[in-house]
Amino acid sequence: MASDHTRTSILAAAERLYADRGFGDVTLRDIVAAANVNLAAVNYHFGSKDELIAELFVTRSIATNRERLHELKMAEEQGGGRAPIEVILHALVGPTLRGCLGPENQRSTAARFMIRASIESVPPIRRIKNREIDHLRKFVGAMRRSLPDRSDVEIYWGLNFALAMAHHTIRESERLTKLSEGKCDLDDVEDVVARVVSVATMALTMGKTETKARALARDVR
Amino acid sequence: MASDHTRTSILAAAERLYADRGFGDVTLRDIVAAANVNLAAVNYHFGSKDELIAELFVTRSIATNRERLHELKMAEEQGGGRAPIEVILHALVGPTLRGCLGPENQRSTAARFMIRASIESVPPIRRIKNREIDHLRKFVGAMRRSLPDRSDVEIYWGLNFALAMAHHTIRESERLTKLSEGKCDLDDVEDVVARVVSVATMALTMGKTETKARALARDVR
DNA sequence: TTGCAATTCAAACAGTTGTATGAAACTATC
DNA sequence: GATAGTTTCATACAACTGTTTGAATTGCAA
Repeated sequence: MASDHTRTSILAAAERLYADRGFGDVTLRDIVAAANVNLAAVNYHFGSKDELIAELFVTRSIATNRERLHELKMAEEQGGGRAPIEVILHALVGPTLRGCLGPENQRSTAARFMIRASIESVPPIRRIKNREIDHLRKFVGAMRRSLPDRSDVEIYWGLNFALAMAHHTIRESERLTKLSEGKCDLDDVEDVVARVVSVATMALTMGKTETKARALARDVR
Repeated sequence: MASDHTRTSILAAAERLYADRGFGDVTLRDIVAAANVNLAAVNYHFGSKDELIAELFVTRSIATNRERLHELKMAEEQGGGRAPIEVILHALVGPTLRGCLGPENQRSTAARFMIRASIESVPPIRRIKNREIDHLRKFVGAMRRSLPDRSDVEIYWGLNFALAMAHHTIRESERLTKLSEGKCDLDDVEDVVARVVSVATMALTMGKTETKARALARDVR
């Protein structure tokens, strides 16, 4: 296998081009030109264009998932097998948000690639995302342990909404900036994380049918 | 202009095909075959493939937006120019959710097309979405009137999260169903709407830095 | 009917795409 | 230094894409 040089250049060039210009208008020829390798190299090393994209995406996904699970594990160990819901949610959405938000010019290629993947959602990537469920189940488990009196349905909805807020904010960050005329500071990543976690926590700790008044009655008790 | 017959068939066939198979693998030739018209008809009547897609999308967008604004206007008139935040949020996310969720087999072609548009997000559609900001500003205005003591930043974040939950739930409805093993009933549309509205309302009425306790202290007063 | 515009049609165009091929160059082993 | 295996390379392929063309057809008004 000599010196992965060609393989590596292709991966780097592809990730950068996809991040910059999207999957739609980057061809294999663009990639091999940027990587200074031969056109046939892509098919030789990766089999096909789709497999190249898939490899890029799984690499980054695995990294993010590992980060998530590490945060989760730490939190549960520290809490004796039961972590506060805020901390679990933080482990769930923190890594992604931290990777994809922040000042544009210092956003990594990897992050920009993942944003693209989230926006354009090309077939090989969608296939992989469908297998992400097992990973989410680990969070469901932790959330159940953290909130033993909440029903499963509420847990699932809370998880869904947490991911919704995180992903949508990444994906539509430009629009939110424009709409708010800069008043929403998406470069302050920790603030964004805190907001998402805070709202998701509320969603999970107050039942959906409870009015504010009823919630008060219970909590004041 | 004779009898729009050709134009209409193309629109109908295109919407159905895109809804069923996505933008990625539907070609003009597929469309004209399904519509029983000549290949050149698309360019004759619409100018280009992208303009056809754009026309499909704006038509449906306008319909949804009109529905939203109608609900909003009703609510504000009834409340003397100031509607409860729950009702405003209901007007914001209700039409879309109602259009795109519900039993699969009775989901309209239009709805399925809009789900595709939300998942695949092809260039001509993205261009149009960027002009949707003016429409959202009307909701910002209503929300400001409804919650005069909330800062603009909080309003924008609340709006962002409400849209996030609605759109993500539509887009990932299959995954949520699978993850929850059917426990989350996405066919019960009004329940979904209520959940989204409820959480968004909480996000908007409780400040992000407020702990639950502090919120209680204020509300109990 | 005649004339004129709008529409339809078959066919071809021009370009791009991902992939395959088979020879050439390289690398490491014996 | 010959050999076997890996990697690179130029090139061609085959298919598909959206779009254009110019002639044929249609529909309507004068």
